[in-house]
Amino acid sequence: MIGARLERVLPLQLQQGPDLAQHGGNGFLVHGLRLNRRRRRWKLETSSRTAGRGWMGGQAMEDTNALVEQRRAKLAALRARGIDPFQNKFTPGIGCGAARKAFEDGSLPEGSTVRIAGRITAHRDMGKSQFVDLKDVTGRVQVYAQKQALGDEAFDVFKHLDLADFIGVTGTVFRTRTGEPSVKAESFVILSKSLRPPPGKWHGLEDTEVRYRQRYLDLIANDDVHRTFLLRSAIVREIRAFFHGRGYVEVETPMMQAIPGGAAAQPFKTWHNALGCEFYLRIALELYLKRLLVGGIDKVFEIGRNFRNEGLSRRHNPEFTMLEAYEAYGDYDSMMETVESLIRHVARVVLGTEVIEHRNPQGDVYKAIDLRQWRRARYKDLVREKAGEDWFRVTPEERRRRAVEDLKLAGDIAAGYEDFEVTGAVFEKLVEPTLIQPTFVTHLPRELVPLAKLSPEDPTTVEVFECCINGQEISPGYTEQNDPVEQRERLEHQAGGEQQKLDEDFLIALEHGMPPAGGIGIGIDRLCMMLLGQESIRDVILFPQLKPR
RNA sequence: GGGUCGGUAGCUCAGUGGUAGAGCAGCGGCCUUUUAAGCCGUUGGUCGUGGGUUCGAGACCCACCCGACCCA
Repeated sequence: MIGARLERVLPLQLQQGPDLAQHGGNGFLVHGLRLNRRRRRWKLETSSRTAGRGWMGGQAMEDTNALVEQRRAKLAALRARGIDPFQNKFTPGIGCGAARKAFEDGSLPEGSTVRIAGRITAHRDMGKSQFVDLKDVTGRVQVYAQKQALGDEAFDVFKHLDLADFIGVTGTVFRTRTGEPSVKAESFVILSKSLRPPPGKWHGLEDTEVRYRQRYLDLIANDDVHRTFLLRSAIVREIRAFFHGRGYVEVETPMMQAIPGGAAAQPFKTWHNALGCEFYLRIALELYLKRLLVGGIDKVFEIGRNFRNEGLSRRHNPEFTMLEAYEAYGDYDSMMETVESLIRHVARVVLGTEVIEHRNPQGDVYKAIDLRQWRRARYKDLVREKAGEDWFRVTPEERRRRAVEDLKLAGDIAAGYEDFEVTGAVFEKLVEPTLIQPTFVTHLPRELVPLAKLSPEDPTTVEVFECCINGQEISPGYTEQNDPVEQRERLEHQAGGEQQKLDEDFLIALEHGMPPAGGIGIGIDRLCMMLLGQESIRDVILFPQLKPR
C-alpha cells in the first residue's frame, strides 16, 4: 500500500531504479552500476532539505543501502502527506518507564490520560491492532494503537512507523488481556524519524569495534551497557558528594602545561599558535593542587582527565580520569581512612551494597569483593609470601636468579634493573594481581618512591600506601613532601640535568611554605571497573581511544 | 612491537576448493489485546582491502587495514 503511494511522491530518479540489465559478471558493468547508484543517491540528497549539510550528506552517500533508502522514501512519503517527522518540541507529562511503574503500583489509575515520548524499540503488527514498545531513559512501556480509535489516516501512518523512530503519544493507561501495562493511543506525533536501521533486538550489538566507535548504538541496543554508564555517572556524583560533605573544595587546574609534572610518564605535545610555544597535556594533577595547599585551600580535590602517551590495553586508555585529593594536616594514615570511607560510601549509595559481585556472561559470580574488610599489609611481608621467607636475607644476585629462574619473571626484569626493582617486579607481577580484596600496602622501600617522605620510625621505608583492589592498584596515598630543599634535590635528580623539565614555579611555591598534608590519587576508570564488574577499561569509558578509521 | 583469534546481508551467525546460506530485521499479504506474536510470500551481498595459486577461491598462499585477547 505504502509502496503505491510512494511512487506518486518520490523523485523520478528513485522510481527508475538501477538498470539491472547491465548486472552481469563483468566487473566494469558492476562498477558502472555502483556509480549509477551513487549518482542516484546524490540526486536524492540534493533534492532533499538536508542536502548541503556537508558531513551528513557525504556520509550518507558513502554507506547508504536498501534499508536506508526505504526509510528515506518513507520520509518523503510523510512529507508528501504534509507531515513533518522532525518536530521541534513535545513535552511529555511522564516518562515511559515511570508511567508503567506508576500504573503498576496503583498511583496512576486505569483510564488516566498520559503524555509520553520515546524511541520505538519493538513493533508487533496485528492488522487493525498495532503494538509498539516505547523507551526513554526511565524505561519501556507498550503503546497500543487501534484503527477504530485513531482513524484510517493516522492508523496508516502508525502502521508504517519504523523501529528507532521517536514518537510522542497521548492516551490512556490500561492493562491488556495478557496483563501488560499499556497506553492506548488517542493521538500520536512523529517526533524524529530514524533514517537508519537499529542493531538487532535479540543479540543486541556484539561487534566490539562498532560498540566502541558508535557507542550510541551500543547504548541503544544493550541495556546493561546503558546501565553501566548511568552508574559511572552516579559514582562520580557520589565521589563529589563525599568530598563536599567533608568540606573539600573542588577546583579545576590547567590541562595544558608548559612543564608536565607530578608523575613519570610520556606526555602528549601540542602547540599554541598565538603564544608560539609548545604545551603538554597534563600527566597528573598534583603540582597545581599542592600550589593551592600553599595558597591556603586546605582541603582540595579535582576530578579530571590525565593524558599519558603510552600503549593501549585492557587497563590503559591514553586519556583517563583521575581524582586527586589533598588535606592539610592529614598524612598517609589519615588518607587510608579517607580512601576506605570514600569507596564504601560510593558503593553503599550507588550500588546499595558493600559486597561487589563480578559476573560472567552466563550470570555466575566468579569474583566477590568485600568492601567491609580492609586489610593493611607491609610490602615486604607480601613479597615474602610469594617469594619465600628468606627473600630479603639472600644476596641481591641470588634474588635476581630466583626471580628469573624460580619465579619465571625473565620477561619482566631488564638487565639494568637494580635490586629494589627486581623485588618490585615480584610485587607487581606476583603480589598485586592476587590482591582482590581491599588491601593497603604500606612500608614501601624508599628507593621505590624517591619523592616521598621517609617514615620516622623506619627510615628505610616511606609514608606511602598503595591501595589495591581487584588485583589492581586503585589508589596511591602519601604523606606529602613539604620540605622544599629536599623536594628540589629529588626533582633535580629526576630531571637528570634537563633544566627545562624542572617546574621552578612549583618549587618556589613550596618555599613559601606548604602545610603538612596527606594526598591521594584514585583512577576513576579502574575504580569503576572494580565497582561495576568490568574487566576492560573500554567498557567504563564511553568513547575509548581507537585507531582512526 | 610479537603471538593467537576474528572481520560473510541492517543485526547475530553458518558455510574445509565447485550454484553465497539461516534466523531476526525489512518489504507485501492475513489477523482489532500482541509481547522473541503467528502464518504465507519476498527483497537484500565489493564474503575487510590488494595481490597470487587454481579450470574454478568466502575458503588455500602473501602483503596490508581494523578489532579482541595474551605477551612486551
